[in-house]
Amino acid sequence: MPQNSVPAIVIGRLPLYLRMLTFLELEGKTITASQELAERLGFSSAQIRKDLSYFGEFGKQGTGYNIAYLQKQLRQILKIDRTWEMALIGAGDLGHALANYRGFGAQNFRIAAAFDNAPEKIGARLGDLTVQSMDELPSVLHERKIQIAMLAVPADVAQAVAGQLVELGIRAVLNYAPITLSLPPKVKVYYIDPVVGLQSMTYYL
Amino acid sequence: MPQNSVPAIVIGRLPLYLRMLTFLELEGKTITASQELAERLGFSSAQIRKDLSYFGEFGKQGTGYNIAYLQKQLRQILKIDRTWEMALIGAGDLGHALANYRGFGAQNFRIAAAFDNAPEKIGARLGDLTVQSMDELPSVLHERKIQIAMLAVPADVAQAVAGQLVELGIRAVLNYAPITLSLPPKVKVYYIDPVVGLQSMTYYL
DNA sequence: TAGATTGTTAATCGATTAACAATC
DNA sequence: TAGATTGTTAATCGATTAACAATC
Repeated sequence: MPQNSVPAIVIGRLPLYLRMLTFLELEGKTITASQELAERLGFSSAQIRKDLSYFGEFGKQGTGYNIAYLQKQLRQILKIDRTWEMALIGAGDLGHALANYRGFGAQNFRIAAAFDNAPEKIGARLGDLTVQSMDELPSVLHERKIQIAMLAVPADVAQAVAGQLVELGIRAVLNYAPITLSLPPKVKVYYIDPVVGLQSMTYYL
Repeated sequence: MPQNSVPAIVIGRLPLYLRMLTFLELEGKTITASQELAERLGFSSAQIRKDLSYFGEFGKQGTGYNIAYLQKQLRQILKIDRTWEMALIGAGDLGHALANYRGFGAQNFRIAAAFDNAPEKIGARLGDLTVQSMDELPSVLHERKIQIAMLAVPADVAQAVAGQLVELGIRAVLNYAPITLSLPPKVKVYYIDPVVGLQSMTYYL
């Protein structure tokens, strides 16, 4: 099935399926069914089967899915059967927290370099890295063929920095700045903004 | 219009509208139009008008929306025209980053208390707070009438802690643990998981 | 075989958008 | 008034789900 025909909302659920499979495996299970996945994730079993059917046939009638096999397939589909190097932009509090977060490495996402434009931060240690000047951004991104950036800069410079990143070949941005970025549609952006989450939950309180 | 009829996806966009209004105001504008908001946010103007129409008529034909007025209305709708107190559970690296993050206070969300179950962390400073024992959770939540929790504990205890929070009256959870929580439907959960974001973006690379 | 579960179709449901009368 | 933009309707589009033949 051609990639472009898969709705983005389906792609967004695949990591959740994968995470649940890992969890079930940890519980000692080796097979599961769409019904079990659905209950644990709060989806419908039909949705899970339909989502998977965009990519192939991974189950066995009467039995369900082999957990290890389905995990492997999902990792291939999502292209996370390899290590991805990322650039971290912004070495403030948030940048420090991100550099120290173990969850990225655990899933084969590596922070390969960190950048800031404040002279007093350049050269400082950040986790295992040394903060580099933004002047070095072009050469480092190019040399290491980095396609993913984590944007942890203040809101008022985020749009400018993001534009620069895209010009330098970045194709995916994990954006922690609390603004909506204007970028070419070919560039993927995933927004992390806890305040937006809080503001939509309070509506229901 | 009765609250329950408003789709959750609409509620989720209101904070983005609000954020853009603040941004436009900073640019010196006092009025805007659905068309302008739409372009800046990457939505359609019809969607913005329709979303707002769930709650009333806030614009003027031929002119558009008064930015200050629409902001005020949106804050009321989202119930963020007041200060909300939150409990922070987990005083690890992530908990520290959250305690130091200025973005919550800037939008009138206050971390009122922080908890951890590790004896060596209890009593330690965390931003302006002192880490308290989980034993104190029931009394503090009750006394301060806290309805929102930020969950920053390891994945393997997140479900148990979340269940406990709900029993103690928590109605909204900002979940930083990389698992899907099983909670009663009346409880709102907003998931923050950068790895899930990265894993869906790599599909397109 | 009998029971269970997949993969898929068609129906349903819900969200988005085009279009325009109303009106500032 | 002429021009612009809202609020709303109806049409369109897309996602979810119920149902079941296929089959392990």
